[in-house]
Amino acid sequence: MLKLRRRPHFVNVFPSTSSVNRLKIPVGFNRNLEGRTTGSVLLRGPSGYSWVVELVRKDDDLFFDEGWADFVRDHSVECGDFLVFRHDGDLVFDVKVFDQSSCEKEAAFHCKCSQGGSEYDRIVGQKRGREDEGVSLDQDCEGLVKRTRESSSEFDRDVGDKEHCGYELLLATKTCRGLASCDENHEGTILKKTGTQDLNLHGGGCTPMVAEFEEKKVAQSFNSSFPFFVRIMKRFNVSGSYTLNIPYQFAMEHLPKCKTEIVLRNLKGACWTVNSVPTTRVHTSHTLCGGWLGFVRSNEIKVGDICIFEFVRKFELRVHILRVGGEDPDRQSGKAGSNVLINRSDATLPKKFVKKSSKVHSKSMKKVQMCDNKGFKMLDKKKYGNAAKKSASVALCSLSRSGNEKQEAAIGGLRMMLALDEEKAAQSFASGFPSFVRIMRKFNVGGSYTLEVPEKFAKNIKQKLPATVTLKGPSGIIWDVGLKADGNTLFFDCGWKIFVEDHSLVENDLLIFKYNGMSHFDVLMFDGRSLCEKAASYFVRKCEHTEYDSRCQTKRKMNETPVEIVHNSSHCGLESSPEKSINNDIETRPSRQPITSAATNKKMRIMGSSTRSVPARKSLRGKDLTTFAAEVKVETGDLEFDQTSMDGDVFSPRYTTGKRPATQVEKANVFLMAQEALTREGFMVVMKPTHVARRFYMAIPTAWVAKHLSKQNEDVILRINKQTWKARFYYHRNRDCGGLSGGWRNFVNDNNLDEDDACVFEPADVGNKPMILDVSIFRVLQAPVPLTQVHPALY
DNA sequence: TGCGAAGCCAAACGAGTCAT
DNA sequence: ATGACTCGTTTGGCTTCGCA
Repeated sequence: MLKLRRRPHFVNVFPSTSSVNRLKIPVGFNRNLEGRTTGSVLLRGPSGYSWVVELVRKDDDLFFDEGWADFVRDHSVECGDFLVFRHDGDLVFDVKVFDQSSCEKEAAFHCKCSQGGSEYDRIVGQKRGREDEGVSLDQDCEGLVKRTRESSSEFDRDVGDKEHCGYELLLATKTCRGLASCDENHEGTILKKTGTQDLNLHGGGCTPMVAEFEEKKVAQSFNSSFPFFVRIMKRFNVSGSYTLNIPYQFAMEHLPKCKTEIVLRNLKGACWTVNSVPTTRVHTSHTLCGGWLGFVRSNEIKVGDICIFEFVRKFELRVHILRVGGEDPDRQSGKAGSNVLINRSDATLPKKFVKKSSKVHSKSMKKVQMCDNKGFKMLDKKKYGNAAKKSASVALCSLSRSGNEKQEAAIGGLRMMLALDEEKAAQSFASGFPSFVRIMRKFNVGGSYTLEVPEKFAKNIKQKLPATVTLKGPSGIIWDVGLKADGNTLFFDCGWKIFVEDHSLVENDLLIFKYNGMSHFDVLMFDGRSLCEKAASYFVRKCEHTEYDSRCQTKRKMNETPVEIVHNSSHCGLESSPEKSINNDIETRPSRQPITSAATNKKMRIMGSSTRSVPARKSLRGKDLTTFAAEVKVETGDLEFDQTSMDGDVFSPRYTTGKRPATQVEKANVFLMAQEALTREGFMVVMKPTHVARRFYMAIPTAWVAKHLSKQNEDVILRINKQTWKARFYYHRNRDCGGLSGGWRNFVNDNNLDEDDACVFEPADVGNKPMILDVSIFRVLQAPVPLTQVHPALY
């Protein structure tokens, strides 16, 4: 079974605690070394050459020892240089070298390995398999202002080979320009998925959470003028039932409410026709079935591969396939033209299928042509720009599992999710585009809040930079930052402060800015003390700042960037599933969309994730809300939205917990703690928005209901220590499931339960009625904070 | 009478099963 | 082997109830 690859980084300011002959690995990084404390390490430099270095342990510290001096000498590493190490596993590291100008060290790209002899061959020979399957940091497609890396033969060779690269290869890069060169309609970027990552996240052992995470990430990084949705291939997609569910939202918008044939066109131009069958009683949701298998096989789609379906015209979807599962160089390189692909695929297919496929395709193409002739208008770019975002948002779907399987899967999912984030970090760093590095100084993270772009770096690209650039943090969220020129020096100015605050950057933190050529920087962040990546930076949410940087004259307009995917809250209610946007832990961009209602047009303020709606409840009635354990907080946010609340609490007072958003790590910890506290008799629930706000309904696992509760409505007593709350268990007879409703709200509010908190419910006195459930709360953010009411005028 | 909370139906969708 | 259909869970939203 394939295994998830983690690519954690650490950074070293040379010389820090190490000497020229030995380099200490940050203590915090040791856990990423797969338990290895000795052995030979392979350091792969920017030149593509590798150095063998001995890993030694002294006391509790690990060092790069013998051979390190060679690396230092060959790279002309000097005092004040920065080295960034990416662990690709099996003690193989990719190393980037930055000089004192904060830019990548030119010499490092041209240096050769002075090591030689049998030891090198032995070690490299052992590791060759892995290395070969790995991708150098510089192996991306050439796109634009890229550093010259003549000596990086590996890279050049690849590029040369891939000159005719099909879309798939280009999609595997992060350059928009690369895409544009192949398809003018395509301006999008997409997450790099190297063929080396033996990710098998989805389906084959992957949890829905991880798949959801990944789908969303892909959706975020993909941009298209057409509507699209993202699907990660699960086992049932490529075997078993051989079907693929089309997101409801997408089906509603673009597919008829009847069985239809859809043409799937891969990026090489080859087409397949599949049946799309409405699967719900009201025929609104579609499933791809007949013919889908043919597409899967012809395109050698594997479990874990990521498919992006672009609605390029009526009844036609262009499919981008990102290979994540099993690798085949030919597949990925795109060297094979469409004909080759078809022929090869055909050879592997039953004749029956091949015949059917081509036949149906021909038929469908006629249909498509007919549609065109009838005046089917090309999609309105503006319209579908939004639609695309909608579609992206609907790529996320709820997970559903049952009982222990669900819990086990969720644990696995959380663990994998953490690993996945590191994978993301690795990917985000894996670029051949110019980078620079900056250690945060006082004025960078306070005072004037400016950051100087290294002159050497600025000299190369400033002509291409507009007044505003975008910074994409490890979380995938984008910040607009102004660029101010002062002579030959460029500064991040307006907006930088917000970026700093949102990432809680402090003095001595180290940031790597990777320019991708589109006025856009990917930023990696390292903790100044541990020199390891700032884990929290991956889970940052953009704050709804109550005050904008006063120097900024304008706020960023919504939908301004083509890269971002906004989870449009206008999907809430009538059009979509608000919870799916709000709920999602990995939402990358706070919704700032104007929201209109078919029913009402109340001015509402969209709160951050730590805000929840607490409609006045019985226990509050008669009380002055301002006395409710907290002073009234009047939010002075500056963004107003027309929002429709479809949940009936438009006029409800809204409260903010004042808590910061929880990080994924914290959520995982809470989950694991709760899991450990859980006994066979109990059940555990991680609070979702609908549990602790809005609907205040908590479903109880069906298996547990069947075992412990009668199939009827009944009261349940929730108990913490000696304090009790009465809640109502509602049983859905026709659906044989149920959950807590009446009274549950009081429990939630009285205990300040928040989203992502985990509750363990253990039955006391089994058999007695009403059932008493002892509840243990595991808070994702410690120290419950009393709710703070938000001024009604502002939401 | 108006509004919020409670109650509950049914849509949506992932995933598995079963018929062909 | 294939593909249509069904099931289980989550969640949106409508209706009813009760209080001020």
